[in-house]
Amino acid sequence: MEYNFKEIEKRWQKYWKKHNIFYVKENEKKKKFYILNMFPYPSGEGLHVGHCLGYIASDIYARYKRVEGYNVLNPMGFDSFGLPAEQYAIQTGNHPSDTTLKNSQKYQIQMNKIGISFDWNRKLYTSSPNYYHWTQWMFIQIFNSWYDKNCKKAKPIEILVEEFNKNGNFFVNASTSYKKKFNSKEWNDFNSFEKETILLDYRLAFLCKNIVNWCPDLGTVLANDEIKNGKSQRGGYPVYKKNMLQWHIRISAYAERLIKGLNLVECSQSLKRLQINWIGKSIKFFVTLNVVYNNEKIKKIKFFLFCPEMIFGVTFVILSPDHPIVNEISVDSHKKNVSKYLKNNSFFKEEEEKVSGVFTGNYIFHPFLKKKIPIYISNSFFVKNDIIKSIVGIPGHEKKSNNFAKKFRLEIIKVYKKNINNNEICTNSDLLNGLNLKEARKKITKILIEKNIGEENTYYKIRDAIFSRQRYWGEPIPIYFKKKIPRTIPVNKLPIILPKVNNYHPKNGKSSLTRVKNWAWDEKNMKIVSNTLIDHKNIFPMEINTMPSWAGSSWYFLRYMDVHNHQFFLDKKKENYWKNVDLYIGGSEHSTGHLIYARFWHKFLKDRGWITTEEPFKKILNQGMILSYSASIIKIIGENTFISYGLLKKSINKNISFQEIYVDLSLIKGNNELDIKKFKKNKPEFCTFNFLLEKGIFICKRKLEKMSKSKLNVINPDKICDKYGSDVFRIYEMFLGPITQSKPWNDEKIKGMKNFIKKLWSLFHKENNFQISEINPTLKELQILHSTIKEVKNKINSFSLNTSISSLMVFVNKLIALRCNKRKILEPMVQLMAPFSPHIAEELWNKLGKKKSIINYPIPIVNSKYLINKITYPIMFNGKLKFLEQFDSNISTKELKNKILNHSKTKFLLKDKIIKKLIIVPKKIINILI
RNA sequence: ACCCAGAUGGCGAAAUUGGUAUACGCGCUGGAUUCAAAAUCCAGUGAUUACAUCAUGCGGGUUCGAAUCCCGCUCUGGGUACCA
Repeated sequence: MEYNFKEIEKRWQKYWKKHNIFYVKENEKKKKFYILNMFPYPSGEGLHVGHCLGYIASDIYARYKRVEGYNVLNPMGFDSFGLPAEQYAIQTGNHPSDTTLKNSQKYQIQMNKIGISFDWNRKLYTSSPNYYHWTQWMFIQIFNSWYDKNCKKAKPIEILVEEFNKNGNFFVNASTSYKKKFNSKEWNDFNSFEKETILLDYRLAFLCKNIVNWCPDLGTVLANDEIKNGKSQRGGYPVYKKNMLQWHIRISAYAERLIKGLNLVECSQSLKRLQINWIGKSIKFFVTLNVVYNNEKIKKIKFFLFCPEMIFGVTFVILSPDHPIVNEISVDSHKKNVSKYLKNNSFFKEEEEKVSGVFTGNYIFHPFLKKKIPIYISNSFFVKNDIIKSIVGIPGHEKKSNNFAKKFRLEIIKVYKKNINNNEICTNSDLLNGLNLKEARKKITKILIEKNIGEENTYYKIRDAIFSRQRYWGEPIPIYFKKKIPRTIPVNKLPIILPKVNNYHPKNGKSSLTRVKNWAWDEKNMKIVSNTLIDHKNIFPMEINTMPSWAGSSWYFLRYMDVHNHQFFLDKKKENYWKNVDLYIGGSEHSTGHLIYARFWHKFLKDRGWITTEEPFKKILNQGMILSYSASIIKIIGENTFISYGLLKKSINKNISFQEIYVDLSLIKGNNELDIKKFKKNKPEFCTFNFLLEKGIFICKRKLEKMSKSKLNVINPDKICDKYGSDVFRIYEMFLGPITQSKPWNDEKIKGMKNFIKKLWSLFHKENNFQISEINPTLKELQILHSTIKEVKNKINSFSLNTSISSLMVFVNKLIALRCNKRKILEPMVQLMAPFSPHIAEELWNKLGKKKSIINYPIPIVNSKYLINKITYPIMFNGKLKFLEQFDSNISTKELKNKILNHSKTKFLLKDKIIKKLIIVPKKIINILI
């Protein structure tokens, strides 16, 4: 009988759906196992083979855990807020929710098609009001919380207010940007605006200014991702830095716990290191120095002093262009220059050598040299997005400072030199002279701290996360503004539904919610009303920014536990059963961003008592990325011209700048040639553009990179499933290599998997009929079976799925060689195969006469009676293999030594040479040194 | 630039974590079957000047023994905070 995968696979997929095979509910009698997959964003391209890698791997594990007796939660949903759907809406006018729904349905069909055992009953969308109700609710809780450093946890803001009423902020040790001290009387004397402003500095969600990429031509803020060489990727328009008032989440409060919590997570060391480096804990030294021409606002400035022992070498200081005081620090005669510089240098320079800067006309006072030190503004000293915005220049010993000092003719002082013993000692440093650098650092930091000039701060690189998005397609932030003070919408009025708009374009850097006519909050009647009614007494404007997509994706794994609950985001009982995720499989590209946010969010919810676990994921497995060749074409910026890739090098010096535009793989002919006709049809906006050809054709640039919809290099699994079947596709994806490794996609080798499935099928069939033998197996057959069971189980447990399949192949090959079709061997074999190729396994299981799905039968266990107890030792002479010999696995070393020395082959090889040393490593090797 | 990975036959890869380098699969070569092809089956397949020697990106080192550990490079991929 031919193996007709089309019919068989469809039939079993229908069966699973009809009988709700993967439906799961809490069951106290069974141990739980919670498997979580990477949360997909449903793009129009559909699922690609890179996503499938993780889904198949986790599905194999889920199916394996079920037959091991666990109650397995294996849910799936959609991270459905995000930029691409909004961009599509801007271009086409289609509502993002329609696009998203359509796309996610496509995903769901694709996932079912490859036989993934999701419990669709628990499906969720971050963009559905039923879900974002709770995202909004959580935002309000974050807003109404502060972080108590003494207890190392978040607490309700009321507790803080109570404390302010009692003692002011004298005994409060909080994560805050608020620096001043006040007592209870002062607190009570503040008016409500002052009080709220202070509280905002303590809240875990707070408003403050931050720099964004502003593109006036597009009227919007851009992600770094959307900018290439200082120009917007769409259209090539200039981009500027702009300071905007934005919502932030005080994630830095959790920096220490995010580091410590990693001890509770089982994952690769490299992932931990990535996270630790991202959080970036370090102890840094700062000095606060007096400003010479000071004003009311600015009397002192704090500088990062990277080498305190070199303080005598400081001859200038530098502020970053985005330092909050750059506009006020300069003296009148220099203001023009400064603003000119700021205008032209809003971007941080990538190149290392060039330095630029502008003198502010102002100085700080050097506390030891007792002289004026000039203050410059420069973008050359700061890494993009660095939290440190002011540093000192030590041109004697630091390269960039040196270049800077030379350019601006500033003094250069050497403050250490080598002495006769070649040790570095301080010089030109007054009280530090003669000390080595280590001693000098110790001495000077002590003095600086005593003098109240210096301080040692624990510094974390991790920044408070910007939470505002000037976009339409995201959760509305449940806030209204009462006399500029943000107030939360009452939680019983949630969710605040994202209103419909006609035009999705952002307007003047604001989301299109700014066009909504009814977007004001009536405080008395607690409802949304028309903007025309705003009177700032009872009716107030609502927040028009929306949340970032990481808000919804930071807690979805909790909602899966209780997805239909309309009373609360998660019932206590259910939380108590499922607790947290046992295994999370996700791409390594999420190692920092998403994982850190999710871990933070989880810790916050724990602090406030709604969940009980410190970490959301017990074990994290990073799947490697599937890479694919992208294709792009080169456009000349400012001209409506594309040039063939080969012509790029020739044009490079002609003062023209270029922009790369990704093109879909379907528009490429064999030899990297662009099908211009198809391209113009596909992208009508380029219809009138010129194409500069080389040798009559237009060549694209090809690059191997991450498979991603934004790079238009995705490969769809559907075609492969149609041609070879889902089981073959599943096995092939796993057989490609280790799950954690990234690899380029190539489907040439899929034939091997087709052969394997065919061979498996043929074991059960003779002359087109299903035929198996009821005879008892031989010892040899049982030995093969049980060693395979052991091997496959070990390999699944260590997620070596590619080698599990190898073992199964060896098994099948051996059975074919033995012509074994005995039920007692084949039944356990089908069970071993079932997690990998569930469709064919169900079919064979059914033919073997079983009445229920194979998922209901426990996986066979290893009988050690049938495991072979011998070890083949390689016998080497001077590290070179000479022969092999089998010995009992529990033989003593002494006996082994005897046997080997008296072995005829040893004697032959030795002849009359003397053994210098005999190395016996039990269960490994024997090495004879002569 | 910084942080994290990876590099093994013609190709995807394996190697019990320092102990027989190349399992398993693709491809290729030869044979069987066939009028022929496809499909299938059988055998072979790292290289070379073949009882040996050389081979795990490059150059050193540690060790009885290194793909695996250490030092210094090269190339490729991911991340760098508003793609998800």
